[in-house]
Amino acid sequence: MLAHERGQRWLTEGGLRPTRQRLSLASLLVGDGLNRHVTAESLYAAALEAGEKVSLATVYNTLRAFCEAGIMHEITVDGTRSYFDTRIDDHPHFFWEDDNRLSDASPEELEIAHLPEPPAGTEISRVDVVIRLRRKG
Amino acid sequence: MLAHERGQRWLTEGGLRPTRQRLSLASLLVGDGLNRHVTAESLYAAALEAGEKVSLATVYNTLRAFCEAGIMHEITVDGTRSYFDTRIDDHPHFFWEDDNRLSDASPEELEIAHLPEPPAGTEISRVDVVIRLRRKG
DNA sequence: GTATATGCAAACCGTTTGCATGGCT
DNA sequence: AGCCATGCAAACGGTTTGCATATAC
Repeated sequence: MLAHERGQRWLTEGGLRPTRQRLSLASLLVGDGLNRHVTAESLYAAALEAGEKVSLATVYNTLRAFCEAGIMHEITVDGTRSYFDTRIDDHPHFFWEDDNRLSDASPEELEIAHLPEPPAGTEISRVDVVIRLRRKG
Repeated sequence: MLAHERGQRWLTEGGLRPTRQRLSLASLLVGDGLNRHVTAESLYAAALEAGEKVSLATVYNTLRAFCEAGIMHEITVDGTRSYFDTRIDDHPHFFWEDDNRLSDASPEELEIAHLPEPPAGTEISRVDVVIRLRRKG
């Protein structure tokens, strides 16, 4: 399957208009069928490098649109910037402290045997698990 | 034990000079012996309300100094602001999505039976668990 | 006396927004 | 045609910093 085909399909999934910029970004994000973690800046850089013509503001707006459409998730690990993940099921993350990078950890390897009870009147909306890594040695 | 005594002791623990402003903030943070979660703004507001004379910049600098001294921890849950916790052992948090508040969850109630293996060449520096809550009903 | 903390205002940086233009359906 | 996306630059908000002054040791 071609990258832009995957991107197109992905936009359709989210009910989003397939504009040129969205298709570019979508194909950079899901074109190879793999999951990807980006920041607005890193995706913007990737788009420029790929020769795509997009503005940074549009990258921000588009990432937000993708999140609202439910085809991406925003992840908060590092107060200073937002990360966006193309994998949308609930799963733990590795955060590489040395190079500020985010990657997926396998959900099968995480087993939470017991979770604190949510206080009265509340329910759990999500459980975020971030495993912070540092270089060994 | 008096609040400012607790604050004084706490600063000593961190090897920090007991200036008037640091004592004020310390006593607001640990004066009652309880754990506390603050943002720079919320602590600043509390200081003003208590009649203490501190600048916002000093609150920021002081919180950072407390973290570097190892007597507080910074917690990232909400991209838009930093939270600071006087409890420094590894423990899970509740994040109240409806009012952007952070509180401790009991570590005894959290049981992680299995954790993903850290990738080669890395080790786990910390595992952050944030249980996001929303109002029920 | 010397190193360090404070206060203020200005810089900073990631992100959002207002508005005019251009593109999708 | 009408609505919505885009681009730019300017605004924004939380945080940091430079520099002069004040304070702890």
